[in-house]
Amino acid sequence: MHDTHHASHEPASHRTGRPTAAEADQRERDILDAALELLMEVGYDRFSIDALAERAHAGKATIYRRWPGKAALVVDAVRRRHADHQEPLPDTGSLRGDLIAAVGRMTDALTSRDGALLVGVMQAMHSDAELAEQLRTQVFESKYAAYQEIVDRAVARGELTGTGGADAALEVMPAVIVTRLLILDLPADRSFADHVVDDILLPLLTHQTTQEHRP
Amino acid sequence: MHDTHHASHEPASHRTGRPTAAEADQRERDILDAALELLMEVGYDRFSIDALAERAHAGKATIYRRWPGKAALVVDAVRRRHADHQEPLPDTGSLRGDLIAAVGRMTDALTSRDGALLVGVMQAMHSDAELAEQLRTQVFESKYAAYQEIVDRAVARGELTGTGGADAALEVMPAVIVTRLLILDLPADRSFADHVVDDILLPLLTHQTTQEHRP
Amino acid sequence: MHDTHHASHEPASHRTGRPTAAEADQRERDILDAALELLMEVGYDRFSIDALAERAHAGKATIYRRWPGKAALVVDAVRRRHADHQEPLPDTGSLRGDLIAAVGRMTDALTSRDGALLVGVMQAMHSDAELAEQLRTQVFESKYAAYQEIVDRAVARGELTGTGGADAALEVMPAVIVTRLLILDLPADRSFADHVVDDILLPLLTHQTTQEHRP
Amino acid sequence: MHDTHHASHEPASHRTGRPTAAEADQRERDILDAALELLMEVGYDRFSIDALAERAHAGKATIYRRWPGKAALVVDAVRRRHADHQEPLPDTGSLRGDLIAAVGRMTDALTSRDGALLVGVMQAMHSDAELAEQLRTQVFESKYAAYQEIVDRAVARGELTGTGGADAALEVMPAVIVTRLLILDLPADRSFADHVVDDILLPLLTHQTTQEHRP
DNA sequence: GCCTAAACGAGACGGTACGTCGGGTCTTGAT
DNA sequence: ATCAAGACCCGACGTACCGTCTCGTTTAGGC
Repeated sequence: MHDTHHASHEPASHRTGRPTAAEADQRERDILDAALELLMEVGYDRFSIDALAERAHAGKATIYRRWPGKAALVVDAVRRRHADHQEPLPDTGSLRGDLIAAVGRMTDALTSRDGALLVGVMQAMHSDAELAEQLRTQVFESKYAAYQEIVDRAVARGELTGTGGADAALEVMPAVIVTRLLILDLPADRSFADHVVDDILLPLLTHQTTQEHRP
Repeated sequence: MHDTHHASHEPASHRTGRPTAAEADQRERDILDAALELLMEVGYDRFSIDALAERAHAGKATIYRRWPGKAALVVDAVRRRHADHQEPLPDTGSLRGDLIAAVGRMTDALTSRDGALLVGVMQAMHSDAELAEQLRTQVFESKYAAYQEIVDRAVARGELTGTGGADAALEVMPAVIVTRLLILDLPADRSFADHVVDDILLPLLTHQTTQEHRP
Repeated sequence: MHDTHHASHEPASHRTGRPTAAEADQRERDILDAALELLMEVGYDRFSIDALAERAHAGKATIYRRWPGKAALVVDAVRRRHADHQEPLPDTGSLRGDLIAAVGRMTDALTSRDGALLVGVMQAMHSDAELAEQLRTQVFESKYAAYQEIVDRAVARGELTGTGGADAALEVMPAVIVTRLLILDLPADRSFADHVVDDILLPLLTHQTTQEHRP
Repeated sequence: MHDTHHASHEPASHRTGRPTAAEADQRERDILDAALELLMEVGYDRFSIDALAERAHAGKATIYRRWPGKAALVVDAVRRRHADHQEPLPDTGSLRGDLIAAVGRMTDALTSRDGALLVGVMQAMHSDAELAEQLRTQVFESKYAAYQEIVDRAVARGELTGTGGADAALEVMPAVIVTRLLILDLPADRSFADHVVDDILLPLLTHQTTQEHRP
């Protein structure tokens, strides 16, 4: 039996009723923003739909009406967050400068206040294959285009004669960064960026493909 | 009271009483084996202490007496599993062969039936810093020695003139493998091993450190 | 994910663990007592398992382990309460006095602090047929024996020559009382008891069964 | 946009727009009819406004515009149903026949397909005092006039010399019927009607008020 | 013949309570 | 002394209704 009679002591602004498409979008965005906040404060594990509902002044049903569960919600939140930060990488004038900027951009994106978010997202990815694909496409691969541009600029400048190692470099860059943050749990500061660029990326990009080692 | 169930379908061995040290060790190993099984079947999320207790015919108290919680238990299980597979890498006679064997060994180790185990371990790592350190030391870094040996052998053979890129290569190898399995969720087969060795590791190892690109 | 770590700030007395039969009974009684308290405070409708769990310092699982739902719990609580109040009716020396005492006892039993309890129990009865039967047997019919004794005493005293109307009187008494309290929502005070006894029960009991009205 | 669904499977009548007073009345009646149907199918507890809205092809707002809540709606539904069945009791030619007809009429009215309706109404009564009063007045007391007429006819026939027990009989009749149906959950068939009339009502009506039992 | 106003269906909203499940603690009785 | 068994408290889960509100549509009746 649910004979709930609750006096509406709301601060007057917060409409319900059938929303316009724009309003529905806004509600969704508000909830995702609250989710990101909460996620950064407590991490994925202690993140609960109940807590999110309270913080976002939302009913749990409203949340479950839009997302099938915690995993999808978190992936969506992160996906949308990264979609918002899609400024092109600046042209620093040199390949090395561009690469360091790119590494910095990526580490910043992955270290937004809390590393737990990252592991959480990864766990969420494995809870739903489709969402994982979306996340990979919209977050990771969207970055690849920017990095490809860096290589193109370097070729134009004459810093690179061939793009032989470009693919390898683009594959390795996120790998070493993610591994450092996730597995090794070490900071990704400027000196690390220098190290990645000088000891890994540039060697790969400038490597002469005379593979005399093959049998 | 009820003398039914004479025919016990138990696997015949299950004594209690004060155990010897060897028996205690065996009990621990049994539980960890059951944990690994369960982990591979259902993944970290749906892995529950209750389910483990039932499967291992153990009381929950017995489990909590040995491990402080789910995270530590899972880390311990994985740690011990990898400790069991510590055979030295074979000398294939060539650097490239050694590297491919190493990559294969690592992918095998990380693809033990279910990728969910991997993410689970990573999440467990972030739940307890000390356990994470243990895991890094005993699982990851224990592999490093083997890889270092590969480089040494190559130098001895004359395949490498310097060990300039060795550190970078050792850093990159686990990174690209883990990233492929964890983030990209792609299979790590033989052609991938070839790709890693030929396009990434060998270039890094044989790179002439004439860093004319630095400003 | 449930990484709950809660500091036990209990006031030191409240053991868990596998209980003895006596302890289990006590736990059950404690919960039922809390349920009755809560029931009388807020009525059946606003009675919630959540609130009961909090008040009884019990987990919801503990409650659901013992009762299949709110209805059964409430019926059980009321059943046990009435089982506790099984003192025999006093011999007042006259049939009329005995009857007035009996009516008073019944109204008291049905007006224990809150009428909402009554309707609640009735609603609960209709949610589970078996529980309804138990309630009828243990609460209502247990009273019948006491009323039968009143009639027997009156026959012994010579106040009644036959027990012709006894069954009818025993059937009518609870009916008029329950109807007054439940349907008419009127108080059942002393003057009502007088009315029931003088205008209904005694006429039925003393009626000469010369039913010349039958065709 | 989409001109699919040409063949509407609606029952052909469903206009919106500003309704006439007659149309508004009809809408109300339709909703109450659907409510009664639903009530008899699932009982008061599982009766939900959402389900009613769907079944009656009505918006929830339309329902809440007319009734303040579930309790009032249900009471109204039952009240209106009984208002529809207000035919005078037939004169069977004898007091006993009239009484049996009256008892039959009452049991029929209270056993409309499902007993759950009855308890539901009672619970609804306790949720709103004013509605309870209306229900008592319009459903129960409206019957009283009919029963009073039976007594008058009996006096006119000479079957009754006085109306001493008339009030008591009128009080007892609904009580025993309601109790049998509600509390004891027993059927109220013809033999029960005989029993009520012969063993309870007639004794009370024909009782000589020589109350020698009083002290 | 427009135009305003009322009532409608639909359904999203903030909430409360539901019944289930897992985490980690603790105790009993048997071994 | 140690075990399995399992009850315990806590709290998150996802679902169902509650009663409120707003949409966009449709018609009636005053202009």
